[in-house]
Amino acid sequence: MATIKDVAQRAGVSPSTASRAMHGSKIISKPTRDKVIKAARELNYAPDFNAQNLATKASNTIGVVLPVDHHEIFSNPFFLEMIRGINEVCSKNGSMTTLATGISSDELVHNIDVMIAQGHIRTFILLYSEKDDPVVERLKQFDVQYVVIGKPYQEVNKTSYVDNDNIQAGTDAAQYLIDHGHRRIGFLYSDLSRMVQSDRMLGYQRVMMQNHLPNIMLEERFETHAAGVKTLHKFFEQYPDVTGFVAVDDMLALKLQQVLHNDPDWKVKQFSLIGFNNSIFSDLAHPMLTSIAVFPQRLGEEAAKIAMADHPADELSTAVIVPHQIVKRHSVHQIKSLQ
Amino acid sequence: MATIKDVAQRAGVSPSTASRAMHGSKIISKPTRDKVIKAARELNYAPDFNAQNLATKASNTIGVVLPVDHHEIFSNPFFLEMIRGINEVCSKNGSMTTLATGISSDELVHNIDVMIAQGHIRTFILLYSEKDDPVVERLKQFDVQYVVIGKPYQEVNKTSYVDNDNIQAGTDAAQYLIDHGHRRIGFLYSDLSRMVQSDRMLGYQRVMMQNHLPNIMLEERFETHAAGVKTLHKFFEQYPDVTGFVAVDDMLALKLQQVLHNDPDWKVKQFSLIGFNNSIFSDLAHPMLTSIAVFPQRLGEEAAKIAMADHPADELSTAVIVPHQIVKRHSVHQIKSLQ
DNA sequence: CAAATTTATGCAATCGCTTGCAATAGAGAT
DNA sequence: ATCTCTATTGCAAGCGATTGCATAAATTTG
Repeated sequence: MATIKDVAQRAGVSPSTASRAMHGSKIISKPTRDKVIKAARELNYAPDFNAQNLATKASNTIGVVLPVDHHEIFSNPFFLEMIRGINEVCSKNGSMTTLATGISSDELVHNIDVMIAQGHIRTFILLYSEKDDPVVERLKQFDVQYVVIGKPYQEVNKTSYVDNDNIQAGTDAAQYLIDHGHRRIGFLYSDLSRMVQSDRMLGYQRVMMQNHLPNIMLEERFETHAAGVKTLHKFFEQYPDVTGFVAVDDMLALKLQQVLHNDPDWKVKQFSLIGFNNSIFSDLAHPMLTSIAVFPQRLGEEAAKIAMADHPADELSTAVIVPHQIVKRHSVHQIKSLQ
Repeated sequence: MATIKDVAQRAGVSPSTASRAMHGSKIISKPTRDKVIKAARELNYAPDFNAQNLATKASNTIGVVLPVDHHEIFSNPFFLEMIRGINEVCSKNGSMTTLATGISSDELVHNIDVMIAQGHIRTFILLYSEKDDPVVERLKQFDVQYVVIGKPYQEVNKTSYVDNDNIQAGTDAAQYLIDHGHRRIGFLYSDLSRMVQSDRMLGYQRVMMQNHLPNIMLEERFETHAAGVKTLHKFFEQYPDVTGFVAVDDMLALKLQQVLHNDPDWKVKQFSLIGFNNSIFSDLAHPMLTSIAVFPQRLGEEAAKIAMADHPADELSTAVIVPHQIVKRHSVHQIKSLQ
C-alpha cells in the first residue's frame, strides 16, 4: 500500500507538504497541490486509517449499538435498514461504522466499555430506546457522545435523537379510518412500556377524543392461534360493533389479520386494518396492509449526520423528526357510517 | 484515557516491559508481570486501537459486506442474525466489525476499495454469494482475504466459505412430506440463479427421483394476489393431485399459504407446506409453518472464526457446513397415501 | 539595492504502541 | 575472585500520518 511518503516522493515534495496539499490547505501553492493530488491518484493512495486517527487523536468511527436480542424485536427488518442508512452517510464522509452487540445486557455493556477504553469511537448511535438502559448510563458516565434512534426516556432535552412523530402517526392512522367512515376503532398493541407503542396510542386517543369516539384497546395475546381466537371472541363480545383496527405495527396487524381471516364469521365482516412501518409484512398480508411508512433508512441517515457533526461539550442537543407517510393498500375499506 | 506509559509508571517499569508483560511474553518475570497487570487493571487500561494496529501493522477489524439493496432479499431477518454472530465472536477476540454497504454495485465496490486502501481490514466476510460478483473480483485482485457465507460460484475450492448443506436440506424437506404420505409434491421457488434455491431444488429432485415420484415445479409469480391466484389455477389444472409443497423459503411459503387460504376450494384441501429458514415468517403463518432451521447466527460465527484465524498465503481454504434442523409446527399433515 | 514582508516548503516532534538489540544484574562455573 | 552465561529489563527506532515552527524563496517596499 502506498504511504504518504511515496506520494510525496513521486510529487517531489516532503510528506508534510503532501499532507497539507491533500487536505486542501490554503498555504500550498496551486501547482504543488495539483502535483500531489495527481501523484496520490496515480498511486491509488488512501491515508492509513490507524495512522491518521492516531495522529489527529480524533477518531472517525461511529459505534452502532444493537439492542440485546429479544427475538421479536430483532427479527424486524427495520434495524438493517437503519444500519444501511447510517453506513451510507458514514462512508460518504470517510468514517467507518462498527457494531456493538451482546447476548445479554451485561455483555453488551462490557463490549461498549472496551470500545470506549480503546478510544476510537467518535459517537455511538443506539438503534433503540429503552427505559433505564444500562448502556446509556455507561455512555453518560464516561461522557461519550451518543445519539439515539427513538425517543429518549430521560433527559430528553439533553440527548440528541432522531425519531418519527409517533403521536402524530397514531393520529393520522386513526384519522384515516375515521375518514373512511369507521366509528368504532380498536387499537392493537403488545407492550405499552415501549414509547413507540404508547405514543402511537396517544395519537390514536387524541383523534378519538376529538371526534367523541370511544377508545377501544386490544392487547395482543396471540402466542398461539387458539389464544388469539379466544382473545378476539372476548373482545368482540365487549365491542361488537368495531369495524376497524389500528395496529401498533405491521407484524401485529398481520397476526390479527391471520386470526380474523380464519374464522368465517369474522372474515365476511371485512375488518379494516392499518399498520405501521410499511415493512415486508405489509406486502405479505392479504389484503395488503395500508401502513404508515416511517423510513428507517432515513432515520439512520439523520442519526449519522448528527453523530458526525462536531459537538462542543456545551452545545445543545439536536433532535430530528423524520416524517412519516401513509401508504395506501387494500386493507382499509370505506363503510357507511353507523351513527 | 490511560496510556501504556501510565501503566508502566504505576508499575515502576518501562513501557516496553509493560507491553510485553501484558502480552504474556515469557521473558518477563512473574512478579513484574503481575505488577503490570495489576496496574493496568487499576487504571482501566485498554490499548489504543489505532496505535496498536499501526505498530503491529496487523489490522484487527473484519469487514462485513452487505449485499446491494434488493428489497426482497434485504428485508430478510437473516442478515442481522449473521451479523450478530460475527460480531459476537469478533468482540470476544478483541476485534472490531465494520460494515460495507452500497446503494449500487458501483458504490459498494468503491467503498470496499477505500477500505482496502486504508489498509485496516484483516478479512472481509460477504453475507451473500452471487454470480460474477464485482466485489469478489476486487478482493481477489488486491489479494485480500475473504470468507463468503453461502456457496461460492467460482473457485469453490480456493475460497473459504460457510454454508448450509442446502441440497441435503432440500432432500430432508421433501422426504418429510413423503414420510407423511404425500406423493405429489410441488417445489416452489422464485429465482433459480441463486444457488440456495437451485441447491434446495436439487435436493428435492433427488428424493423425488429415488422414490420414483415426479418433479413438479412452481415458479413464484405472486406480485399481486390476483396474479398468485391465476398462477395457481393454471398449476392445479396441470397437477390436480398435488397435496403438499416445499417452498424454497418461509416467505414464499407464507405467500403461497395466503393465496391458498383465501380460496375456499383450496382451503378445504389443507395443503401441506414446508419452508426454509425458520424465520419470523414461519411463526406468523397460520397454521404455523414447519420449516428447516438454518441457524444464521451460527453461520456468522463460523465465518468470523475463519476470518480471524491466521491464513498463510499458501494455505488451503476452509469450508464449514452448518447443520440444519427441521422444526415441526403445524403446516404438514399426514395423509393416506394415494398410490 | 537592501530590508521587510509575504508565500511556500521542509524539519522534526508527536500520537500510543511494539520490538530488535543492547545493557544490566545475578547465578553458576572454574 | 574472575569470567561466562542467562534471565530480565530498558533504550530507541519505527509504524504512517499531522502540525507547530523554522527556513528558504519570492515579492514588495523604502
